[in-house]
Amino acid sequence: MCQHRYMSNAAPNALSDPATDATALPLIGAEAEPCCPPLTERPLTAEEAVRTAAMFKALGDPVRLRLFSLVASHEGGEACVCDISDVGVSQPTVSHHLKKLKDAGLLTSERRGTWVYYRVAPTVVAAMGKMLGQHAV
Amino acid sequence: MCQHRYMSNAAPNALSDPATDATALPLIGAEAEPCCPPLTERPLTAEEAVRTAAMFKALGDPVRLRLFSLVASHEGGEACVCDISDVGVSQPTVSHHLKKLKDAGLLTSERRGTWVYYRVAPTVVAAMGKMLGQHAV
DNA sequence: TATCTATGTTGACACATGTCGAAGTGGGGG
DNA sequence: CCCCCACTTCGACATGTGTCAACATAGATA
Repeated sequence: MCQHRYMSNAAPNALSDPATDATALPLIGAEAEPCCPPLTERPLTAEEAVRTAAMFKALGDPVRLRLFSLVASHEGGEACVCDISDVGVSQPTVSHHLKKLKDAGLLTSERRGTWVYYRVAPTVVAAMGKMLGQHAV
Repeated sequence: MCQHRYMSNAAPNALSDPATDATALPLIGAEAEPCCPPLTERPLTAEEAVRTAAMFKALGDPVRLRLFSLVASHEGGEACVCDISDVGVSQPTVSHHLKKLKDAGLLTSERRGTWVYYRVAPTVVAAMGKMLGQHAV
């Protein structure tokens, strides 16, 4: 599941061994607690709103949302850019959107050899879900 | 909690009696099932992404996110525009943003007398939460 | 009816954003 | 060493978006 016509062996996705999975989750790194209480608890402050809106904004574009969904639902929880081709935009545009998702803290990237792999940042996404009133774990 | 200097009695928020509350929840009306499975289940189609991105986009602005949080956390689950004043933008801008939230299906509005009351559309917001991986109810 | 208040709408403007082609970077293979 | 491939960055462009002042509308009160 990666239509590369280069380097036919050395299955790229097979590199995601358990050890890699465990250590590949530093998430956003700088910020362990992404943001803010549920939106129903109290009004957000201006600063909280700015930080949080950036995350929602990142998912507020159809192409980015598809990219995010594509990575999130991909086998092994990660996908390389080569797995993405039919999103309807050029490849530089895909790269541009992936960077935005990464900057928003929703995705992390890791280069392994020739390919770059993206995976979702679970805690950040979970925090967004909680803000929308999904109090249950 | 509504600094109107007109019509000193007839407490506006007191109008939210149980009967009104029960009937004030037709939600988005047209669309009972807002959208889409969890983002981790399968890649979104283009059409799904467009519909869903519009909802996330609505929350992707700091002012709108504050407005939404303000309505969601307000007493009685509803707030009139007069309850909102310190968001840092002019009143027409507030109205503009409330309309956007309404168009996205995240808020509903109802006019009762002089004032217009906004409340959140619970099913739509819950659906967004579920898409972010909060599978539990 | 006239007038006041609470909201929504319009028009205009500056700015942000999505998009692409072209050029740049980084790593593997021959 | 050079080429090829995967991916990113750059420059430019059209379009979208947030913002406001000014105007329009809807009820309520007198």
